[in-house]
Amino acid sequence: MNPGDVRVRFAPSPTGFLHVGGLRTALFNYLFARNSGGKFILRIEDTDRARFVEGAVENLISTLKWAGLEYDEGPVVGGEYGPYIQSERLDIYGKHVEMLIESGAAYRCFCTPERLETMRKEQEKKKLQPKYDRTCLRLSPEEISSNISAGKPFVVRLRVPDDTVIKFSDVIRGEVEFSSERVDDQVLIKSDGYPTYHLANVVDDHHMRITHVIRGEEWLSSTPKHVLLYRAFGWDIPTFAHLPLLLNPDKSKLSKRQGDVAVEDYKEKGYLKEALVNFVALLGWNPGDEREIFSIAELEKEFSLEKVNKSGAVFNVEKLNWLNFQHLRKKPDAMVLAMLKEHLMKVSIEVSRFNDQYLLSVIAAMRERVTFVKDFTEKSPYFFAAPKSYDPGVVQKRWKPESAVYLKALAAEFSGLSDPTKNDYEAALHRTAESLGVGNGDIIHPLRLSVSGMGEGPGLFDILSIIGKEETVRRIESAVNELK
RNA sequence: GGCGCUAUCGUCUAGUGGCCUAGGACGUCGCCCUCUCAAGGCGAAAACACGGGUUCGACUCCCGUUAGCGCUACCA
Repeated sequence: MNPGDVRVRFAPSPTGFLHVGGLRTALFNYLFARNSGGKFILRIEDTDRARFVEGAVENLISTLKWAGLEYDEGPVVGGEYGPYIQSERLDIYGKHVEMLIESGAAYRCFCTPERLETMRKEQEKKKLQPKYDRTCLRLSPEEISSNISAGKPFVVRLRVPDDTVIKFSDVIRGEVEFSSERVDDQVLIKSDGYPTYHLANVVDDHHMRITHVIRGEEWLSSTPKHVLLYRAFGWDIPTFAHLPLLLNPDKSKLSKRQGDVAVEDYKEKGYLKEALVNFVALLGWNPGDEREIFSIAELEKEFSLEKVNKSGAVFNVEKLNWLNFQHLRKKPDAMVLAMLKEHLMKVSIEVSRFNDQYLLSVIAAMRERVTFVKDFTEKSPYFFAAPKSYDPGVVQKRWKPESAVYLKALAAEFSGLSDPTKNDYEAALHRTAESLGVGNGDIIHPLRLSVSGMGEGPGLFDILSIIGKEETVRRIESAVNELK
């Protein structure tokens, strides 16, 4: 097979939002396809009508798009192996399952869910493995046709061969084998006529010419069923790669309850897609050297299945935050400006009050201090409005009885400046301190408090030159009044 | 319970028999820088689950134990 012939797919079921684990699976498929010059396909596995969620498909597609994982074939964009939505392929599965029944690789089962349930209970009580007892395998052709003509509902089950060992190899895990005794006669077609995952997945992967099945480890145990199906159809078996699971901090499979799992949640919290993708890529994969920060393009170039590791990875938000900081820092000013404006609108701050040059200087001042775009307003609200209150802790530490006097003198000094620069403010402050016979710090700290309301932030003189002389003087006066 | 997968610092990981006194990153702590907070620099604490083999030599190979996780549906 030529590298360019690689075809992989991401096959989510539309039961809600895209999960970060799903994003990771999608990403690895995408990266593998891009890296090998192959095709990345999106297929919707909507064979469970009970769990279908309205709008989930659209949401999946838009989230994938947001993350930058454009697919080559799939819903909306189409492709020559469609349709790419399983509910639109029902006739295909029906035809194939007929073939299986013909050849004896599958059989109809008329057992009711209730009977199955009591059977299972019985088996559990006897400490046996829950497994279909093949009652319907022993039905005569006459019984079967009379059941059918009587309109009895039925499912179609896979006839698992006895006494064989099913082996397959997995790129990530090596050789894996299961005894067929352990494999249940899996339902292939449900009584509502829809296929189960197992059937639909194999049929579609074959017809869509999928070369590599890259999916989560939770599928490893059902892979023997799939292998059996490929054999029953006489089809080539694709290469399997079962990815390690994403875990909660307590090491269980990543789930809601223990934090956010929807990609959308992270997007809304202000995470950059670059950071999320970078982070999730590093969960289970690494380039083998000591780099940590990757663009999507770099990942496409570097990714290989051989470097994917076997053990589950805890989704650790601390590192994601750091990566967000790193990626935000790398963004050009113009892009941060656009994001900042969007954020200001979102928090109802009148954007037109600030020109681009002003916002750009805020960005320059805060670059090293923001992890998220929202931090511009949360960590430095004083660039967008005069302080409404003063941090009590800082007041206690920095505001002395004589501060008001010093600041009045400073305000007078500042007022005399014309069109001051950052250095002019600094020089003026030094002059004031000297004539007062106090240290610079005796003025600097109360001044910072006055103009910002807090005790931390960019260089004080940067702040002053950004907000300007008038505003600075005004804020000093307010603080002096407020703090006496 | 059965079957399967996995097992290096708190977390993500490097490591494919000697380069390991086990490396990097996040986080934590300390120092430097400094008007504060960051950023940056320097430094520290922190791991090969356990027990047997194999070998001149095991983090690396094999077996077992233990632990965790996954699967065990007419869900995916």
